Amino acid sequence: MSKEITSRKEDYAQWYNDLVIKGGLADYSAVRGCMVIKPYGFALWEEMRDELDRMFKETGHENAYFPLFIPKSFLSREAAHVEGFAKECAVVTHYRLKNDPDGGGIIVDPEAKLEEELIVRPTSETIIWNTYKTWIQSYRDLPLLINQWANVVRWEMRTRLFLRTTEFLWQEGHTAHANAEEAITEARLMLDVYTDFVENFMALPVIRGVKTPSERFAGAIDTYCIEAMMQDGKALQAGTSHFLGQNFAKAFDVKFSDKQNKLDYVWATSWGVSTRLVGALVMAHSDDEGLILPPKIAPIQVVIVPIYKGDERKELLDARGKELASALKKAGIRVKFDNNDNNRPGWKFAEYEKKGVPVRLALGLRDLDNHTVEVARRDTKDKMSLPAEGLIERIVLLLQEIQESMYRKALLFRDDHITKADDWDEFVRLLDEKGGFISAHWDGTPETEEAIKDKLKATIRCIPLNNPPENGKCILTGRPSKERVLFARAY
RNA sequence: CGGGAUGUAGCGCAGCCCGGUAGCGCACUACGUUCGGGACGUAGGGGCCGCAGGUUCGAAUCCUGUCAUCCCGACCA
Repeated sequence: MSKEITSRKEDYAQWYNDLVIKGGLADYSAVRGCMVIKPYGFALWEEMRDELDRMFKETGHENAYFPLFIPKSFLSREAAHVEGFAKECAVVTHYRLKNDPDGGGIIVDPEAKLEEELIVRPTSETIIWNTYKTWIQSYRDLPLLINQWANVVRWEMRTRLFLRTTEFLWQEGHTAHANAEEAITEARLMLDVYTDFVENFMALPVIRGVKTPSERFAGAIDTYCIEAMMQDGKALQAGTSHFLGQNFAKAFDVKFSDKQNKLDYVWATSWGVSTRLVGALVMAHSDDEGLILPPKIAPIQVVIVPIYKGDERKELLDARGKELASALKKAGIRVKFDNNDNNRPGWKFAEYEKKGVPVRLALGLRDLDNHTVEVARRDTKDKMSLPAEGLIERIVLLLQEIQESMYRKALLFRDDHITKADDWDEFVRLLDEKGGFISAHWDGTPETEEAIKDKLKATIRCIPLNNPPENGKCILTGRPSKERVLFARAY
């Protein structure tokens, strides 16, 4: 049992905070709602970012960078968009400070008021489409496939480390196409990319679906999403991809000439994932001893802990440890040899478990004599002694096995937390006692969706893609329904 | 923005009721012994007691304000 981490059973929210703070991922900062991402947490984000970036480029996208500030007037061009974001925007009104003539330190200079206020971007559709207007003339300029890695600000009332912070890091893809079909294909393609990444790298199974109109992105025609299930039975939206139709093209007057030289508005998508994924990763896999990171994105995949007996053969032990580390590194493994003399082995064991390092190797005098290494895996806590011969190959395989095993475990949990409900009492009972996704019929109206949300705090997470048609009655109103949708309480 | 809690050493806390030299554990520094599951000894360093007023001979402690953070709700990725 960890001395420092609150157990999930005792207090799930506190457990999550403890993991993030004590696992060394992030700290609270002096700024309300904003966190400091610490080196270990940032390394994890970098692993995720680099893999996603590779995937984006492989699917033909290029990176660019657009301004942090957006003129206020831009935001209001698209009606639904401004409606969705207006309540959570940080606004820059002045550009200068000065000494307080009354001696109270520094104040905003009232004379330095901006002609037009600037919004700190909550997302960049408006500034980007304003720019695209000048980039796009002809069908030959399409498709335009751009991504940007950036920070954004949404003034949320309540924040939680990684899951919802005032400022967060993300990527936002913004593409322009000659017709609707191509744009929809793009939106779906990026949903595939997200699915691939989250399932195969984060070892986290997701449900792919489409949002109901009330859960749609502000300004979108359709919002596709991937939804993941956390250990406490709450759902978490892990990524979204939007088909924006011609909404932004019309708002910013972005037209192109087609082959027949006819002018038309271009078709758009946008898609994003954020540092929120780090929160999902933490909540989905970890246990009461600390983080459990999937090997493919763990900043440290293997840690080697030497166990000394005084100075006896210490140099040999060090040499053997370094040799092992460099052999693992050569095999493409991110490895750390921790021969720091300040902490004892037991302390290190606990520390690296807290940090979720997938594999720990312990190397002591006994191992030198027997030509063995003690191998411990973080996810199952299994320990075994392996011969030094062929160890590298075994570790490579073990990392794969851990990756797959973590996915299987999360998948079992997820599948066990999709439950059908066909009457209201059952629906309520499931939500309160079991949690997870509840698959139920819905009459398709926003009113019913809203009523269920008010009563139970459960929302429709998505209508799964490839959802089988099935005639039934709405869980609340009893009106006819043609398919089931997934309800859940969500982060 | 409502409700609750908390601000005292880097972290976790005691002291506050009942005003009188600011403490404990961990961490840190030095040296030594240790090292197969969170080591131990000895000697050290570190504080505008969140901030601003007030009461008092004297305030971490009492009073008034204020700021910040966390948790729970409404809003949201």
